[in-house]
Amino acid sequence: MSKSNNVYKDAYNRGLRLLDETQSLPSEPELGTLLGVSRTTVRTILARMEETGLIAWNKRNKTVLRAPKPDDFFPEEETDTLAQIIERSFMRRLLAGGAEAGMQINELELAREIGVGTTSVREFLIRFSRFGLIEKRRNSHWVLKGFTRAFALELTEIREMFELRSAAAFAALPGDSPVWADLDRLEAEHHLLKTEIATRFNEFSELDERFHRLIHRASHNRFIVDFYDVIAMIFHYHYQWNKAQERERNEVAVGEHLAYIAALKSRDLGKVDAACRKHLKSARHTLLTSIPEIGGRIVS
Amino acid sequence: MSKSNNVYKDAYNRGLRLLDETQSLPSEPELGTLLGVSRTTVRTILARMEETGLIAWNKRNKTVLRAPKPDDFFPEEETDTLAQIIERSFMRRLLAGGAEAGMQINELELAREIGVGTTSVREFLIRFSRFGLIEKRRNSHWVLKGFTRAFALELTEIREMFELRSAAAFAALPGDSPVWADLDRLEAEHHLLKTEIATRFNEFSELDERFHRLIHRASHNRFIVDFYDVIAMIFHYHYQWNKAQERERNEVAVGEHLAYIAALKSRDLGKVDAACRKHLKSARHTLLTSIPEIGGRIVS
DNA sequence: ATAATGTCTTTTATCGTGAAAAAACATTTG
DNA sequence: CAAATGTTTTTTCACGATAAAAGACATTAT
Repeated sequence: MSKSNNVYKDAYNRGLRLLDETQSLPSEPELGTLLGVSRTTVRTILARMEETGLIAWNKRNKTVLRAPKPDDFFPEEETDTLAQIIERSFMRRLLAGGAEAGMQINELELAREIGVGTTSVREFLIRFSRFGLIEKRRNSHWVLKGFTRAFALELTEIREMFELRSAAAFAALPGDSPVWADLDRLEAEHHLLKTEIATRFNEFSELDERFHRLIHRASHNRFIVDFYDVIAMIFHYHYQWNKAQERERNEVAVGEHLAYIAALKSRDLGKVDAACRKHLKSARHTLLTSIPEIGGRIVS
Repeated sequence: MSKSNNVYKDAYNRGLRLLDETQSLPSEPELGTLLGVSRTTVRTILARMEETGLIAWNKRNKTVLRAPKPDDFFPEEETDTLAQIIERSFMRRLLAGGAEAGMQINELELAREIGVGTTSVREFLIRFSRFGLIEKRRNSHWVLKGFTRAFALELTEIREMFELRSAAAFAALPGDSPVWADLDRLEAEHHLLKTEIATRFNEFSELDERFHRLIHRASHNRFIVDFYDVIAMIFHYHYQWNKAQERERNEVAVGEHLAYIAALKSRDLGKVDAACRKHLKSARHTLLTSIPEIGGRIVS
């Protein structure tokens, strides 16, 4: 089986969408940068487009013959990378319950269950280990540390430290920095989302990530920027399993973001600090209440 | 070739040292915990010890027949893990110069040069990536970000944030916490090293790591504790290539540590903060001066 | 009956292999 | 001759296979 051609399939699907917009496709290198793949993959895509009668391809001439039908697209699930597939399976197991702290993780079993090779699982676990949820025993199994209250507290402690510092750095940026335009755009998106919150509340999580990443980037510190991956990953799955009062929570968060943005624009460090603290506090609270901690249980 | 038996060889060497101390070895499970390996490996070790006439082995009876000779030990280099071998090779290349930022890293080439499989190199690079010195291009090569001044500054920024917080947490620990005894022991070691600094200055780096890890552990935050791996790794190699004024630097650092320890013991947060800041400042300075930055060069 | 030894099974660590994808080189075209 | 296309080589990604090491089960000894 070796290797799936998901890169090709995904790029092909995105390539199909280009056909609606023009009558003739650009050059191969141009398509490559557009789709984020190599020329080799571009040519494979073009070859299939020609085969299925979507385009007529003759050297520099790539004429669009017809609009793509739903049938032309590869199925979504075939466009995922192995890493995504493994991550999803792993997180499903982890959140499905029965994933107590201290539990052993078996590479072989995981690989068999997901239907992939052990190498891919191993590499996934190594990458995943930086999130602080699992730990390796040398020459032996991995140990699950569990998504516990302690984990959430440790995570938010760092997050608060990093974001307060980044926010201060952001406010201190010169007025001609391009980040201010980015911030304006995000502010507008927040305002728009606020008015349509009743129907679009589930779009907040994506906006949230872009907003916080913009702020973290102002730190100009790779460790701070990289750490946001941990936060993003946790919040991503957190949003998936905790749907309680999602609309209300997101509405509150949008308001906090707007106050936070206003504070940044005022460039008043005191205001920035206060607005940032307030938002982080409620973010922490949301995360903590969603943790299914067994409180007060007597362990014999 | 598959897999080297370095676990066995290393444990065997450590096992040989036990023979000097007793006339008969303990039970297999006991030996296992003592050497940190499974019973399977213990039995392989015992089998060889019997073969080479070091012990007489009959079930529960493991009588020492003779003291081990230098010849009995496996060569040091055969006891290294593959990961260690790859790390050393990689760092040697990186520090040997010609490792400009932006340079591509080729898994296959690295693997061939070191004489190992690509899988091991891949896994190493994934693990190594958390140090912030390399970055992966999806479906493509790794990019070296370089051990630059910017890297050192970003690293020390986080270090200072984390250590100041850990030191404060340390000072706030209750008097009956076992860390105070650990601190006392480290203090004594520092005093001893100070008096013998002329000959033992190169032993400082190991003491340094133990001291700072003790402090970081007081944060009770896995992200802070784990981050010390990055610092330790950098300082480990830094010590290897920058031997200029090593004795003087270490002497100064020992003095700073002692002041830092005294401040912690005073439990006066102001003093702790000042002593910690002072030490971190000189640590940063040492690191920065050792970076071979090409300053003011005009890049055409 | 507990703890050790003896034996068998499973898992981890590592390699070689081959298809997918990228990259390099050669050739053509505007 | 610069940029595109055509062709070939190299590298990455992922798998199955195998020895080392861990772990589980069965048996024996105190």
